[in-house]
Amino acid sequence: MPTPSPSPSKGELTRQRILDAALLLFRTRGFAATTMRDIAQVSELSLGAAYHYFPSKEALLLAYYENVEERHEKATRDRWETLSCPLEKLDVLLRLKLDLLRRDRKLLLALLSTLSDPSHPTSVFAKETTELRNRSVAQFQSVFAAKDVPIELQELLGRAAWLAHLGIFMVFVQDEANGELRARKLIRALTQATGWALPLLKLKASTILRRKLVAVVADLGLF
Amino acid sequence: MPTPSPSPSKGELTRQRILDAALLLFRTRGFAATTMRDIAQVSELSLGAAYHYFPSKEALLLAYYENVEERHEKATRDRWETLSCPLEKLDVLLRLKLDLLRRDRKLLLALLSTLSDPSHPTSVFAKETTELRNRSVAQFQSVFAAKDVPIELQELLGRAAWLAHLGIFMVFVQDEANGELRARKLIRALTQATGWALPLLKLKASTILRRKLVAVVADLGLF
DNA sequence: GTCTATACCCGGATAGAC
DNA sequence: GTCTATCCGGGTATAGAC
Repeated sequence: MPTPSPSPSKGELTRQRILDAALLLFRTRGFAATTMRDIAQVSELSLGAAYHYFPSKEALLLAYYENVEERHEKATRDRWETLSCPLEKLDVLLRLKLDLLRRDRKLLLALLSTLSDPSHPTSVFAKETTELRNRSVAQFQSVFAAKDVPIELQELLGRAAWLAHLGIFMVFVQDEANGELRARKLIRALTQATGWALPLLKLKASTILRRKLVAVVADLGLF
Repeated sequence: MPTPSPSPSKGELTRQRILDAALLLFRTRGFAATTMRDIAQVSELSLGAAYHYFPSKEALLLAYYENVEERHEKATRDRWETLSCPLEKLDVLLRLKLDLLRRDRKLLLALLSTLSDPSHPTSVFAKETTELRNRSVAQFQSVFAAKDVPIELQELLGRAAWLAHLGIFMVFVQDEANGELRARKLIRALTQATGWALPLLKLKASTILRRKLVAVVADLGLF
């Protein structure tokens, strides 16, 4: 019987200390400019000890990714309790994510660039991150979870919104000067576009169109 | 008066030899697994000499990028001579690009991951690559260059198609097993979707919609 | 201007002793 | 679990041959 959340072991504490140091340095200096030696020094450990806890520098990034996803899910769950309208839920989902990532542009830059090799174990598209990615997609799909929205439409719209959100955060990350403003505008635009498309796609008359869309997406192997 | 294309100087030849060696190694072993020492050795040069011609390993990637753009523009120009329909032109443009990149997945992987940091001098979004990027976008816009297509629509559709093409090649690169097939299907889908949207957007009645689209895109600062 | 050779720094990653 | 020592490769520097 492993110990649950309380009473973290000494190892757990050390691990956390390293992660904290790493994220602090990544956030302030950026990923590339931070060396594992720096991280070890701030954590008051030797280089080898740091590597004992994290097999690579990228593993620290991955831990950050996990951490963000966790906090985002929690924040969203809390705020969604009072909401039922998909548009509002989508809006809140995106705004909360932006709030979480607002200060971490330098970090995200590294995530985007170092994790994009699918043959690499810590890629955004690799097996190791599949679970994390799926959780994120599932969140977007649950935005559209309602009795009057057919299940295949939930899946379709959820994935579409997830893709759109990737694009939005791409813009946010790339544009240091105005990224946040542009991201906020894009979030509004996405919500509005969804508000425009959703009622049309929900119509009984759209059943055939929906099936066609699903078929095309499946054929293209998009997901 | 600089010498035109013929009679390459000795330096030019050496430069080319290094680039050839590098691309050969990148293609076979991948970017990360190829060392500058390997490249120098295959080029039958010292390490220092290789660095004399290319300031960094990434500079070699950039040279490849340039090379591809060059060849793609030439190939497209040739094939477009007999075409006038935007849909056919778009289709040809994309197929030719895929043909050019088909064998270079490993290389593109490196391009995508190492060049996505805008603060980095050789980023896809940095100043140094602006010219190359603009040339590519211009190509997509000229797909829609026709008397009956309003200029603002040409620019809008060109940029949209360019963005879509980025996505398509992202899929191509990420999926080693089926990327090429999926990319071909996506190219068809993009062409068809364009064929469906273009006539609608060309209508006189769509003038207001077009203006609105242009305004929204401009406000979002998307380009 | 073209090239060799070599020594060096730095940082990610590993091995092995304790 | 922790440390020290080491490897490896990108990148720099320099001195000198032709």
